[in-house]
Amino acid sequence: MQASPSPIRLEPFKVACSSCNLRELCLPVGMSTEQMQRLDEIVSARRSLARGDALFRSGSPFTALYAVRTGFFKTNVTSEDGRDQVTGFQMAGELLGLDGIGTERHTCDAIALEDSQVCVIPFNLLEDLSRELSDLQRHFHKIMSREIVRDHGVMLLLGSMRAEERLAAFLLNLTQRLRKRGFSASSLVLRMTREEIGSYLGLKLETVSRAFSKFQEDGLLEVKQRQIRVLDVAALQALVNGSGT
Amino acid sequence: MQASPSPIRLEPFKVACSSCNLRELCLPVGMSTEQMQRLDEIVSARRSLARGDALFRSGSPFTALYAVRTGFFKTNVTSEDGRDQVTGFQMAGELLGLDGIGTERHTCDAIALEDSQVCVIPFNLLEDLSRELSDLQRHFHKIMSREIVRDHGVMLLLGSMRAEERLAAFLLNLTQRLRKRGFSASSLVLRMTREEIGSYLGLKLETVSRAFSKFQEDGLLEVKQRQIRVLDVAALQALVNGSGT
DNA sequence: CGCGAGCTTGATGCCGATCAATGCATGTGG
DNA sequence: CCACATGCATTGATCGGCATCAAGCTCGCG
Repeated sequence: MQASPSPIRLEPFKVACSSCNLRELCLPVGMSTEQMQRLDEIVSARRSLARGDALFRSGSPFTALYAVRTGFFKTNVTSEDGRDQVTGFQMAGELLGLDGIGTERHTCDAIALEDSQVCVIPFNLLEDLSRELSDLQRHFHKIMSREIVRDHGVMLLLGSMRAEERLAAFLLNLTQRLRKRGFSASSLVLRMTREEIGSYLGLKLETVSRAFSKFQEDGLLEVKQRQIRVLDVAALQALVNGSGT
Repeated sequence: MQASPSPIRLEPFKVACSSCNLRELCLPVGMSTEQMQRLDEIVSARRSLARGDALFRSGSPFTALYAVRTGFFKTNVTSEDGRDQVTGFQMAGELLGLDGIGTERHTCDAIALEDSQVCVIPFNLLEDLSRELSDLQRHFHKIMSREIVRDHGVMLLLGSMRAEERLAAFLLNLTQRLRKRGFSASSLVLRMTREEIGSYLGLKLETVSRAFSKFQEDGLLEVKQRQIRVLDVAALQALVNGSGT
């Protein structure tokens, strides 16, 4: 929570979307090389963050979207009275900052959970370009829509699942996204604390910890602090699809 | 839940956005009369629904967005195992169908909670037009972004508030939106059942009912079935901003 | 008028929060 | 290099809020 106030670091290097290994996951999905070059022109800066740094904070002016290049983030909203809720975890290829478009100010904090790099996408330039490139326009709309659908899924989880079901759903979601990025689906290292997981899932950290222990007892997982090995995906899946009320 | 399978009714009448009394709440916000006329061209159809009818259902192909002209809707998602979650209630001037853009299929059901009318906005035409009119483009992006922010607010509610706080937040949100539409902020008629409120708030209908009774006892509300009179806004507000964990 | 959907209210039980103590890993300064 | 501090995780004991089960009640409607 303490933001080591390291100065913003902007890399001078140019990283072309067209040669980025995330292009199949990120904003350029489905674009031609030619179109990608146009995109390259507006995505001119990268920014590096150390673990714990804020990419942006609630209330700060919105100017750009950010695509995670490397690293891992969490976003969280805070209500007036200090309630805190993690609204998501973002990994490579995912977009941050969509919340700020509506009011031209960010409405949540985005915090790096490990040393990370993001591509800076100035939003007015993105809008300009997406008026020219209908493929880009369409894809951007899809990204926003999917974010809405994702949020609905979280609402379903928060509104109707019990603790272990929530954790199972969370783990399955995480492994699925890691697999898409070429990582093992069975072995993962959590980048976030039990408390952050709990906040995301609407649970207390003790409950999260107990659920992990239970899963280990039952042979679904091997848990060593943040080192997780998934032993029985089917059982996790069964839990999620389980005793639906 | 039973969809009386009445045939889709399309009105022949043309209702110009430029003369619609919702233009300050709906898609045309901030557009010039000229621009609004362009919008009029693509919003060519209205559709009427009886109470209980589905505007669209999860899985059905996505072709258009819908702006509520009159009436009241709920949206709900259903998980594979039959869990159900109301994700929102929509009133005049609000947009339905954003969830479908990502996959070109709707991911939730939209059900009319009373006899209603919507304007049909074919999505490909909207995209075409918003490549021409940057004001429209910008406004549409804002609408999507605000939907994301709204969802984050619901997550906060579901993840960290107790039953009475949730209901208070819900009522305040409702009255605020009604006031914007020129209705009394203190007297309202709920369009949804206790069960639907409960589903939205992650509570059982009995809990919702008890919270209403409690509010009445404490002099915050007058409750007569679905007729609600708000007697003490400040107290409701205090509840929401109350004992933040 | 009588039926049924929706609402209220009460009694009981369970899940997860809370409170509290201990354990474990990392890092820091003497 | 050890001693200790610190942050995070685990585990246990207890408590409380909401779910669940179970009657009645109300009101609109056929």
